[in-house]
Amino acid sequence: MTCMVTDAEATAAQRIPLSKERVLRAAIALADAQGIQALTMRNLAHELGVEAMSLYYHVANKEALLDGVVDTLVGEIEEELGGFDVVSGKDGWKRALRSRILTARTVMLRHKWAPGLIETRTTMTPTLLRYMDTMLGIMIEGGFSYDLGHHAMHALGSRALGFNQELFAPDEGQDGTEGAEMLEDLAAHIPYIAGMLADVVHEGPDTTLGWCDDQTEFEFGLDLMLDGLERRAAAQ
Amino acid sequence: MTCMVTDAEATAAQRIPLSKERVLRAAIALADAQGIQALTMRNLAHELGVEAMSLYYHVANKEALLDGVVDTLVGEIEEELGGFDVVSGKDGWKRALRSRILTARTVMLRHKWAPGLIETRTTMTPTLLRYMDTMLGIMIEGGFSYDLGHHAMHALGSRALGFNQELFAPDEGQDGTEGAEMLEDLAAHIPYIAGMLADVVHEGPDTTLGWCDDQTEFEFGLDLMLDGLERRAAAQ
DNA sequence: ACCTGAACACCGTTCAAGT
DNA sequence: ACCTGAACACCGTTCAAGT
Repeated sequence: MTCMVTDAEATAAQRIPLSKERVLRAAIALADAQGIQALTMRNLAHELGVEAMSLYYHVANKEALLDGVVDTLVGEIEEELGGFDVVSGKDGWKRALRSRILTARTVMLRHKWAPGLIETRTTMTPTLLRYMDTMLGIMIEGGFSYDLGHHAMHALGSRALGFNQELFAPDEGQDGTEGAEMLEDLAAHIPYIAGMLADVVHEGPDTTLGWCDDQTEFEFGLDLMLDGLERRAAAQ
Repeated sequence: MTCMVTDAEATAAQRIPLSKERVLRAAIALADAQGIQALTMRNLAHELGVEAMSLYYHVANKEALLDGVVDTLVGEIEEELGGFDVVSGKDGWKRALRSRILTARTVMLRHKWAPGLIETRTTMTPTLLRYMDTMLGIMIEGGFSYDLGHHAMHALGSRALGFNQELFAPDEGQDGTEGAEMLEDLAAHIPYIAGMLADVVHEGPDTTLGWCDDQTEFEFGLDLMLDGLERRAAAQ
């Protein structure tokens, strides 16, 4: 709804010719401000003070645009990480991997739409390959066999980029009371979930849908994987 | 492209009035046959020998249709599972969970488009709640605290439904040679991945993109989680 | 109760044309 | 080299109307 740049900025922007990088940055800004569903070729062009067709001079099509967006995001993670990883000590790989992944997660938290987008992609970008290579390198230098490293990369899946797509994460707009009512109706059919809620919830019935701490859950699952890998590495 | 029902069947289908169930079954059949991108209201209506607008009498909108499709798929998993789970023995929960999840996976393998669809959903359906409840029940009856069971459900994530969305799974149409060339170009930049491929690949350079066995990788990750949960359960 | 036709407000994308 | 206007082939969806 609201324009993302002032008229002055828009005019200035028109003077600078478009570039692939500028298009990608604008795409990320647009998704941040208005959600991924607002990222259409027409909207993006409008944001850049240009006609929709002009974008096609800089990106092949929308799929290529989205690939570029993901590539840029992985670049953002690498910027955040700065230099190299300290992997000293027996479980240096574990600490290095853990802090890398939690850093990646901060980027995902800045761009909440990114996990959903990443999961639709099928093309490997160079930046992503480099990111994965560094990760694998940490494990190999930490004593993993290539075979175990290979398994580990698959097992980590999206966790390597700092997110774990939760099944059916409730809409942000949804309020707790609705969930509480539904819960009462269904308590007979889902006794264990009902029991879990009664046991785990501490903050009263109006936060029923808010009993989960994503960060805590993410770290629990991550540590489960890392501990498991540590045991497999020791056994190899 | 090819029609999914014969003319005779189409005529017969027209006689039976539409129902929500028939719409959902047709939607699944359409996605199976032509891919999820072919599942449009117009295509689906055509498949049912009806106008697009008729569908709106049975489903509120496309989102509701997709929710219904997921609900039906979870129902399919439960049919496949048949009766109850045997959870006898100290690690009965582990065996029960494992076989449940691998059964769910066979349904996902029948509908390759399903994981991608499920990850776009945000609404909890009754069938899915029941499915999750049974899963949680297996853990609680196996000695888990509600707290650990809660963590476990989050940690399992999509694995509970039998899939682990791989990051950037290459397109099915993609052939190996292209990947091999790219690999050669980038070997200098991704030494560890290059090394891994050299070490792990056995079937020659033309299967470079086919070195992963999804089922093996899925079970590796699943067992990592289950073993980790077992240790946490023992420590609680 | 169930289905339809015409129309609306969008999409991504092509092509030939402008500067 | 870079951008545009008009048009095409789609979407999901509304609304008033048919039987």
